[in-house]
Amino acid sequence: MLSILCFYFDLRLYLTIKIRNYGNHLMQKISIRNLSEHIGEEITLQGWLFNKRSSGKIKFLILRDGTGYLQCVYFKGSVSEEVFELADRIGQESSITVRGKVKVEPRAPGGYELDATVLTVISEAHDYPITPKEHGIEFLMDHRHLWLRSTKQAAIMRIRHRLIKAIRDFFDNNGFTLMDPPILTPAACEGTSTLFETEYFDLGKAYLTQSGQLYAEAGAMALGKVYTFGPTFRAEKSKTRRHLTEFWMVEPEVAFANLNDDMDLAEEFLEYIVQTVLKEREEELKVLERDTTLLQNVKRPLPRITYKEAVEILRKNDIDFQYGNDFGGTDETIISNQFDRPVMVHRYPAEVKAFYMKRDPENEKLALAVDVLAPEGYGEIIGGSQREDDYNTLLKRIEEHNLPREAFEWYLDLRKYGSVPHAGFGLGLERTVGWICGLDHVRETIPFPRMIYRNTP
RNA sequence: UCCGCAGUAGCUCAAUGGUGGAGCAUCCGGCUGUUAACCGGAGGGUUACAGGUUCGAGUCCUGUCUGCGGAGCCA
Repeated sequence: MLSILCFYFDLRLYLTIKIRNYGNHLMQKISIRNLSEHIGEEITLQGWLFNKRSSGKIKFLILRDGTGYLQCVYFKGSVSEEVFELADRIGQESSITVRGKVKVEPRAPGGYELDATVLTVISEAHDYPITPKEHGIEFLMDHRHLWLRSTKQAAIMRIRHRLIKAIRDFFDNNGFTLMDPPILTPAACEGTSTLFETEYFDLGKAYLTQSGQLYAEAGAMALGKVYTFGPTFRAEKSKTRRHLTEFWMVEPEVAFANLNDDMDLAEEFLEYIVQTVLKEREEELKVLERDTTLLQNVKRPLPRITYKEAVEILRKNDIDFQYGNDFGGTDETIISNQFDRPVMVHRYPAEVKAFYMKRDPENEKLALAVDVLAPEGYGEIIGGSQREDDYNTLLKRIEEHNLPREAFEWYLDLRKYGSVPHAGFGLGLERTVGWICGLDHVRETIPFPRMIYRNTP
């Protein structure tokens, strides 16, 4: 009996150790990123052949493992004939396993080098289309699935990921609850943009969401502070460096908040996410050759000007701007160029803004709205407002905009049962990534961009 | 949707209306420290498509398609 019991515990202990080792395997695996901890050691790495150079009896294979790049050196005399021949034969992006001794080598890119003895091929590649030379944007976009392997694209993806994490951390650490809105919706949220349409069984048409905001408002009434973070869709035929048909948006919504609270939140949020990415993705920003001087300035307080003051700035810069219009891309650039950090423009004419925005009690023609314009011509990255919280006023707005009342009954209910002042904003993820990375087009900020003339790969 | 620009080798680009080339990639050869390595050689073309002008069109004209840049719309 005792021996059976002992065996049982032995088995449990054995299994625990096995499972723990197995679980830690991936985490403890040596990668190029943490190579400095393994100088002088004989190690094995797996990855892809990024590039190779040779000089007769010496070959330099640049290995890429997703975390970095490492030059692996093969001398003819010190490796087998087969290995040397293989090193000569395999093409760019072949998947390989290398083994050798890590050493510090100032002549090698990155400062480390592998004195390699072993080379095995997992899968041989030939005629990889993206060579280490220049390519046009059409070719690169056609090969987006491969382009992501290149240094700069990989750096952008790492920055995007860190930005997403910073956004989530900020809200998670400040009492917000993530609440996912539906992507299929029965009607337009704002009643303005053109939406992607699809048949929805016997219920008629459904649309891909252009914003999670209205649902976030319901969330704020339930949970106080919420945020949504997901893909949104616009069928507008916008063909500019700032537009995608599918993009990601984060939208916080706060109960018992007015426009000033909203602006306070936006600037604290922006400071946190930008400074975090600057600190955590310094290397990647260097790869992109991003001058971060202006990004360092993204700290509270951000300048706040009214729409009226913004119009005056335009007029002082010899722009013939009609009061009452919305700003165009070049207008935004001129306004933001007056400041050394993002600028908040608030109190727009209500006509150019969405139906749900609350009017300024001091001037009914103005909406309690705010746009945050990023420097360096990156334009509007945040759009927000205090929401209309009065039932009758909101109903009037819905009618004025010829929106189908039935579709908004639930939204009106939020004003019927314990309405409170509330506000929120939306931040476009891709525009923010483009701004932080200093890119000239948002198509490089998302793994597989969707644009009016492209939905592949 | 509108305005502008472009389409030539796998890629990036040349070519006065008169025999379509180069660099990279690929293949062959050389080189024991390369840095988008270099050096020598080879193969590689329905000049986007359709029509027109001309003795002759990659080049000029018309139309179509595709892409790029911008505007509008928007984040």
